[in-house]
Amino acid sequence: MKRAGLQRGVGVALWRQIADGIRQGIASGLADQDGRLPPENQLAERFGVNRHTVRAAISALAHEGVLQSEQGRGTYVRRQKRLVYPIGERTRFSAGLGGQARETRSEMTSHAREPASEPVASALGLQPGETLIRIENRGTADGMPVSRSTSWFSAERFPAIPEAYARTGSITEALIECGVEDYRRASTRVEARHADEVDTRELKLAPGAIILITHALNTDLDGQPIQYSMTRFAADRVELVVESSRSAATGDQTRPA
Amino acid sequence: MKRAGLQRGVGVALWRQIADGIRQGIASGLADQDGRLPPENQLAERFGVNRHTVRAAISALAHEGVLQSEQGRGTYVRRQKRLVYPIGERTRFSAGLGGQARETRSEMTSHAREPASEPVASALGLQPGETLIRIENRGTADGMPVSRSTSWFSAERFPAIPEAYARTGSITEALIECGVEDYRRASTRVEARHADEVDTRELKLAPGAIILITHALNTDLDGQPIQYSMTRFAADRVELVVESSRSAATGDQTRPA
DNA sequence: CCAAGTTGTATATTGATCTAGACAAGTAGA
DNA sequence: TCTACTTGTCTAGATCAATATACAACTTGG
Repeated sequence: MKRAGLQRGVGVALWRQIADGIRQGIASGLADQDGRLPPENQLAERFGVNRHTVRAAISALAHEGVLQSEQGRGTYVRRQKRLVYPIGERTRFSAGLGGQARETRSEMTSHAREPASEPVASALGLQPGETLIRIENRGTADGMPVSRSTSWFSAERFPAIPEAYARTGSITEALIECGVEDYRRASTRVEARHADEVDTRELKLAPGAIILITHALNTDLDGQPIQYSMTRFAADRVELVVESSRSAATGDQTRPA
Repeated sequence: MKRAGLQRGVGVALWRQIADGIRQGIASGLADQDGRLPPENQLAERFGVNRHTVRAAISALAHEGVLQSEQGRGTYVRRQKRLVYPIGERTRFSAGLGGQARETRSEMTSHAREPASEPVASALGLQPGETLIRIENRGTADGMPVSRSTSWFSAERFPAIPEAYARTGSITEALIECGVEDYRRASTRVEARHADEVDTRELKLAPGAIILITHALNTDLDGQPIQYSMTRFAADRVELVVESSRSAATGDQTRPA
């Protein structure tokens, strides 16, 4: 068996394509039960390249923390499954990942006041130029960065939200302190892009990695928009699950080949 | 202004990063009102590279159909906006893209009977090994391929569905003929990956392009699963919008910078 | 027509990527 | 211990990617 879908001369080095291939392959049983990868020679044959090219890929993944090579023994997998991030009416960060990691955290990295740009204002039902509070946030699971989000709130309605968020470590808690008992996700738009330099740094991504981007609008129970946020997820560590509200579906956690 | 987020020595050629950068930049006003790109020298300076490197990027995008260069005049943009594909309880292909393109089509490329794999069976609430009908499909908008989907149906319940689909050109119509008056989307899982060789060919993608993948389960009005499908979207031509069921949100079509 | 600005082509040089082959160094099992 | 298998290192050459420089070909506006 040769050439598992590699493309030459397209601006992406073979070793990088192979690295991506191995990373994906791990999810679908490339490694054996002990987490041991096939030997380099075998991988080289499977991908139809020289062993050194495979070594470059493995080296990149090792540097990235996915693999670990041991001379004479083999190459072993370190991390495994992607986290499942549910999107629905009651989407919340920590609750969503609950149980899938030993420890999930959501921490504010910075906040600022700024005038509303046109699209954000329109989403929040405000006038462009009205003052907003912008909160930058990073979500981690077991110490590994998972997402990076930017949220906007009306500065008039929620002047104290950065302080409350910093203190409680939870948007939900902070909103309660600001008088919002509960809220719901009104809409979510999903797109995918290559990670830029900042993403790569902040999310500890492999260069050329993919990010999933959600643009979300949260409203209070009266349907009044209160939070607009854009979240960037590391696509190789997270997948999004959209839940329709009326019923939890039967088999939606499974993944077909 | 220099270096708009390029990374060297990471296995992705600069010209490809620049091509991706230009493609994105087009969406946010890189070209002027006539669709004319800044001259190559200016782009080279902005990206902090040699003019030839920019030319390689432009050449790739031209080959891809996004740009068109004219000697002495400049380089012009051909395609523009991404289609918006709504995901909600009543997700249907043609209806979803309605109005955004002159002509949308959904055509069956092949179909077959096969035993149910474990995950598909579990999603559909069947036993692994039961016979399924698999339908491969391609969605196009104005002749440009947009999505590629694989759907599975119970062969026992819907023996005539390939024939009905081929005749009507619509899953919804075909299901009506098979006795399903209406159906709803129970769950959707979204992930993102690099396009593989087949995607690149079938969707006419640029090498290294991104695809959005949805795994969806449709049920009839009794909640009985009837269709499981996996759809691959060209991420640079489509974005997904998740609609919560109770209300259509106010500003969810807008896109913040 | 002319000048300025643009894309197209050519050549040369340097570094990154990929291949090829050989052997060293470590591990595990017979 | 010995052998088979694995990862690690080294050298050499071929091809791709990026830079640098120069000039040709074409378009537009004066």
